[in-house]
Amino acid sequence: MAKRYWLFKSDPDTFSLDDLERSPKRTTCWDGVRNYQARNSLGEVRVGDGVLFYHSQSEKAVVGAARVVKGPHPDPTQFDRRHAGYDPDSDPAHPRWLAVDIAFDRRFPRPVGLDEMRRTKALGNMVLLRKGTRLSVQPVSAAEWKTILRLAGA
DNA sequence: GCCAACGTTGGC
DNA sequence: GCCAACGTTGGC
Repeated sequence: MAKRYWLFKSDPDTFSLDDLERSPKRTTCWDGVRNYQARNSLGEVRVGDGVLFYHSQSEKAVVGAARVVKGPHPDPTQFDRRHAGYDPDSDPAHPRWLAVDIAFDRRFPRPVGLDEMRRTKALGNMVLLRKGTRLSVQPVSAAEWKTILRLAGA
């Protein structure tokens, strides 16, 4: 399978690219996804894939990149009663929710803001820019990936 | 802080 | 199975 690209959305007040860089081995388990469409995307993620790290809320910019270091596996938080994402209906024999592990790759020289992306013709079909999109995990085409890296000065 | 868009829940 | 009500997300 060819390398694929994704965009992961995160509220920086909750978990930022800095947090990822400071994590042990600069790696984190991307858990807590509780949307079926995003879950389905997670299921297609493979080791070595590229991840654009997008800060939502106050920042609204792609701030850097990560790479996938572990493919889809059951999200442990779905079985944790104390976790906000606890799902009592998920059967451990057939887990409903997935997670992947990602590692910090780099911070971009320039963050690429939402406005700038909207103004960029080549990004016209980006899932992120579609009206009403709230997906926290979404596919990015190879062309979109290239365009964003160029805009980022990376 | 507001609110539109969306997904989920639950009553029927 | 429908759909109103609700909670959440996230841009503005």
